[in-house]
Amino acid sequence: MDDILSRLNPEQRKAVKIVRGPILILAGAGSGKTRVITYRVAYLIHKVGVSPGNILAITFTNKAAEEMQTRIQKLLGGNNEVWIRTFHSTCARILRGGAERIGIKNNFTIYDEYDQISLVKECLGDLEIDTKAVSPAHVAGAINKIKENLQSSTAIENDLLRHVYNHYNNKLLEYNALDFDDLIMKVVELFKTDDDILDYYQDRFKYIMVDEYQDTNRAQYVLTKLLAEKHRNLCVVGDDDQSIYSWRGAEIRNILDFERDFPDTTVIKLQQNYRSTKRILDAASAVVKNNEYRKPKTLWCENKVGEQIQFFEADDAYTEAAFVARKVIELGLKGANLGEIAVFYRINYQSRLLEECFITYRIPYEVVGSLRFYERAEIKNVLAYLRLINNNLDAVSLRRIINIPSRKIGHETIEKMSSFSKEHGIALYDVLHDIDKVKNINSGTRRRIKEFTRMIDSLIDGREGFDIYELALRVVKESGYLASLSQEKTEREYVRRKNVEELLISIKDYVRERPSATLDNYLEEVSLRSDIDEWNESNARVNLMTLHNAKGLEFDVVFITGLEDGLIPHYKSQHDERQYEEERRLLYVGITRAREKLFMTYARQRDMFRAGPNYTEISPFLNEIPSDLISTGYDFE
DNA sequence: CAGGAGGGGCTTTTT
DNA sequence: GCCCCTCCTG
Repeated sequence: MDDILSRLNPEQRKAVKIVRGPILILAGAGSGKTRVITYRVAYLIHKVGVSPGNILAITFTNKAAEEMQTRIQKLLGGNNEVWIRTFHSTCARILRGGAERIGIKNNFTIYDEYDQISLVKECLGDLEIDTKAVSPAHVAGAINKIKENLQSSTAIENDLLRHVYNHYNNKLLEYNALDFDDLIMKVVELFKTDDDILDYYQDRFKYIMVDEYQDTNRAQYVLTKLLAEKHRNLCVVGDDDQSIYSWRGAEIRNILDFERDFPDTTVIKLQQNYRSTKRILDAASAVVKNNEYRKPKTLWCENKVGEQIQFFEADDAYTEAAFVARKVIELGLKGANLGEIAVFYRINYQSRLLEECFITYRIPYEVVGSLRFYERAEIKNVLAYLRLINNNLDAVSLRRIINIPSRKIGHETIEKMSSFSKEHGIALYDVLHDIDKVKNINSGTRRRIKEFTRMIDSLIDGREGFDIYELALRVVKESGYLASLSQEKTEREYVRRKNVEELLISIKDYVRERPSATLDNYLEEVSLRSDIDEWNESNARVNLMTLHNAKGLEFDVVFITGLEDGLIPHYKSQHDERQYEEERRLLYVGITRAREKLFMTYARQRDMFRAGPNYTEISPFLNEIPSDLISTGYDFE
């Protein structure tokens, strides 16, 4: 352990050794933050003698959690019971144990963004609100904001929104489902309702650490505060310059105000960068220093000066993509590992052109994000079956798959059953069992509904005898879904079948790794998994991702593309100063991912969704970088 | 009453 | 360029 401490600089060592009381670590990009957190956990266990079970570490993604778990294991050896999880996953776990206290059954389903929008649509329908006048996605966004801020429904000023909000929450309760923000909000509710439970978790988590603290929202902050209140051993780590999730309710205020909320806080600044060349760091600093809303600070380094940043101005987006591809090939010929190269962009849409180009040039690549695996329709269909089996109150999933594959049970029939369910206060799935009582359904449809119900019932009844993989296999076979995919002829449909098969394999792996896991556990894990969690960094492929997904990662070579006014900063952020500054931070995050080489590109013409060419202006942020750091000498052959 | 074909809308970032 | 919704057909 002493040996480990000697590998840290004085500030880092301080951050590891101060274990009692509130502590705020302001960790600049590349300042060894992860190392500090990992060592801190090791220090707590080995030197202070804290039991691993008394430590809670919150990370931003599951991927970061797994990485940290691995590192700690390497440091300490053997198994430990440190809780290292995301906020959402921590809360889901707490609720599985104690949700009944606040009226939620413990087999609740977690609704993602798309399930949520379906439910909002349903609510708008129930309340006879025209979805053309009020967009469901917009309403869903407003609902999320309310929950992220722990606002009470009575405080909602807009009458329509308040009605929808209440109706929506009633539906969630009825369906035994929670949306993402509920996970946090309900735990806060649980803690405020039940002192014993709060007490239990406060004593359990005597030492709490929160990473990426700048990206926590109000609800997460309140939750953290509640948990840490008793023992006050709270360590938060963040960087206000890397706050890029305010649109998701993150409050940079949480970091700026930490010292006010915890007056006896020890503040430690990690400002030495170990990652990037001096030029790259200078460029990053030159950009971010233009922000008004930030804690003043300067990163420094003893790293080599490095090359100039290479800037390329392309005629259009195709030329831009070709430039990136050719540079990648050039680097590859010089022996660079393609897995150490990353291409960033502002919006997922931009990946398409790059992909096309990479295919043409035969460059192996991997897109992180865009269409996430678990959000693909065919995957969601299979999961909807499993969700229905796990929680048959989940009418969103039931509606989704009752006619997949086609059973000739259409909208009209579903509407009739829904009305019946509403009138008699019976769950939709129970209406299926009592289908003879529902009027005006023809006998063929009735028969097919009974068949469907029988099939689901038999899967539910038999589930004890099977593991999750066997169950999933039965689902795709007995529902006829796999067969329906096998008959399809187009390339796209073939891909769907492949995806379902891939899902089955992944379930098999999951069962092998966690033989005691329940269906509940599996569905929860899948719901809370993001695409970055799946990403395998050891692949020898160029990595394509959004600037948001790049957070927390680092690469030898980085390309930042689309440096245009309207893209970075995004045009929707241009009229709000706070949002505008967040765009600048986004670029800052992108630049600071690079260790050795940084390329920045701009296309004078980019065809967006509108018809015809779209002539662009260069990003104003680029002018903030001193010109001596940049080389522009490109002739594009 | 189900499902295919064609028109209109919209596209930031995500746990 | 893609997805969703609607209208029309079988």
